[in-house]
Amino acid sequence: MILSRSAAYGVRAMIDIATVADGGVAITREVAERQDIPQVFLTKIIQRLAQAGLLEAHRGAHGGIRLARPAGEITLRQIIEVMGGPLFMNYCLFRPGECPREKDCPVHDVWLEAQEKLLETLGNCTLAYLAERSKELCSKQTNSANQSK
Amino acid sequence: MILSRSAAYGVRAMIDIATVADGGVAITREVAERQDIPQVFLTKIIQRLAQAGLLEAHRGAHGGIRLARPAGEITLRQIIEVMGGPLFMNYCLFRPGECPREKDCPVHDVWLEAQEKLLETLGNCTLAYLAERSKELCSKQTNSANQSK
DNA sequence: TATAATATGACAAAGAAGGTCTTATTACTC
DNA sequence: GAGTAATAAGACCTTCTTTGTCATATTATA
Repeated sequence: MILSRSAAYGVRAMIDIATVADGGVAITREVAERQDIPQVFLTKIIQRLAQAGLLEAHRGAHGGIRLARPAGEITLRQIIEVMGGPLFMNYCLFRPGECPREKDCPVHDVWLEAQEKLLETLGNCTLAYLAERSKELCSKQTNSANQSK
Repeated sequence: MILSRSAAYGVRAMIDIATVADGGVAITREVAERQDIPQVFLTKIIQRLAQAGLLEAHRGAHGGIRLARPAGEITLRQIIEVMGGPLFMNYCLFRPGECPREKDCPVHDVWLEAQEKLLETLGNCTLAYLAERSKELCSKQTNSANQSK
């Protein structure tokens, strides 16, 4: 599995916040309930996202979390990287120079190409797109539910 | 790290066999020495590759290992998948139907797209290409060594 | 029979992942 | 100032996977 569970949770939480709170404040407990994520575990994830500057957290009554930036400026790649995501195809790309074969290695460039394509795909997908898509899917569902009456 | 060490070792071993043995028989111990892979560990990796039909192993004196198919018909994707490689972007693609959100999930298609691109890149890279490239890099090295004399 | 090779299974050490528990800290409201 | 609602943070734990090692069996050749 390329994505860790934390990374997948993190992405789901961010989409939830972008979709439901829609610019406003969300509450960790409610996000956890909606997304079926163990609550205490989610607080850890949210802390990391906040430390990385993707979320703003406010303590105290009427506190909560909100996106620290417009949803259009947050990408899947950023979220996944904050959560310790894939990032590197192979050790030689993680720590350049440590592999003594680096110069003569016939696969090195293939790993690099694969990694760059992956990061590009994830980097092109914004939270705004995902939230929009989430709303679409939701309205489709209610439409078909109405139609079936 | 997307690739496990076993997968990276497996790829290196296969390239070594394709390049050095060139259709003939290679010996695990020698591959291990050339590639700096712990020998006993490499035997495990070779067993898996042999069980999966990528290598043929022959025991006894003058035994050894050789590619079970032409190098042009073996891809990076196959090797990595045999070694338990990346294969799946997320759990929902690993076990379709287990995620209750699958239908309404706004990221599902993005995971799928990223996964397919990755597998395509790896599936298009054959061992024949890598062996050829390995020889090129090797001759470049000796050329520049000669030129510097 | 000796030798050179792979096959196999048990085991061990280390690290990471997933998750819980407890205690602080902050901020709002009354 | 007290009570309460929220996040922050750190210690801890369990389980699984990865990366190996070791010992022994098997096979084929000379």
